[in-house]
Amino acid sequence: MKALPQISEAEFEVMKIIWKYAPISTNEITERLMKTTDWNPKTIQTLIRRLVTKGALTYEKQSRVFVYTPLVDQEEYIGQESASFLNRFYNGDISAMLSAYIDHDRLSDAEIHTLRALLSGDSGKEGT
Amino acid sequence: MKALPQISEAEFEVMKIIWKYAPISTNEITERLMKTTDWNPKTIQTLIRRLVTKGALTYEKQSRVFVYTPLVDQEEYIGQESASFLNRFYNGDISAMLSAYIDHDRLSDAEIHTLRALLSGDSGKEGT
DNA sequence: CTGTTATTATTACAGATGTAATAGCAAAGA
DNA sequence: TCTTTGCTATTACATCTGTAATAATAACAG
Repeated sequence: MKALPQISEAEFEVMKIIWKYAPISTNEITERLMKTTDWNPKTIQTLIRRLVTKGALTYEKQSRVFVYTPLVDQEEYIGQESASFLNRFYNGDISAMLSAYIDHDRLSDAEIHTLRALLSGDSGKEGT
Repeated sequence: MKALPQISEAEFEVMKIIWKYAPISTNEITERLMKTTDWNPKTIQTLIRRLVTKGALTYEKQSRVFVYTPLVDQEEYIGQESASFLNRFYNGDISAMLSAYIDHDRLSDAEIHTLRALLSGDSGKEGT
């Protein structure tokens, strides 16, 4: 497996937009990010370019603007980061981790219910 | 609540040793870390000093050596990092996170069992 | 064609991090 | 006491990150 590029925290915010809306232009990325952050458009441009350099994105020139598409898979990236997190913080012990979340975050009954359903292999989200 | 210091990844490895064995001397920290990493003792010293500067550790001079003690609470620190992780990667949705781990890591039956027990054995704190 | 303007490319710069090497100093040994 | 030696303190330096500003360029309006 090819090593996924190293994506910084700020860059990751950019990736999330691109994963969600690709193919997406610089301007649209910028507009969307400016709703949730106070980043200067120039800063956002820099982040986008760095992601291209790192091989996390490609772009296609559509007349004068660039339209970006992710090169790394979101699931894969998040999965890798998650595994790394679990190892570093909980020694790979998922029960210890869940336990910590339960203690720390006081899960609601609804959440507990959902989690239990998940574990029952009861796959689906029962809608409604 | 006082803001916890910003601890880098390498520094965190040092903290783990100190949390576990404090009060602990520079040499012992170094010895232990050299079993699990390939860091140069000088590098480890630097990490320790930075942690002191950041307010994550204090030390006491015992004759000629320093003996360190953590100033940040492990549970608290890990809890904060965990919350931050959950937010950044799963939008705060713990079910989504667990689901991803289940899909990605293929939990063993034993693990599933443990997790289910965790969720049933309502962990106290009812409140309100 | 040519200037204006919207985009992209290049350059900047400080602080954090990884990774050490060298300098300074105090305790133990000769 | 003086030297050696083992610790601690200071200094180094390349990358990565956050955060932009400025320069170059291509497309559209005239």
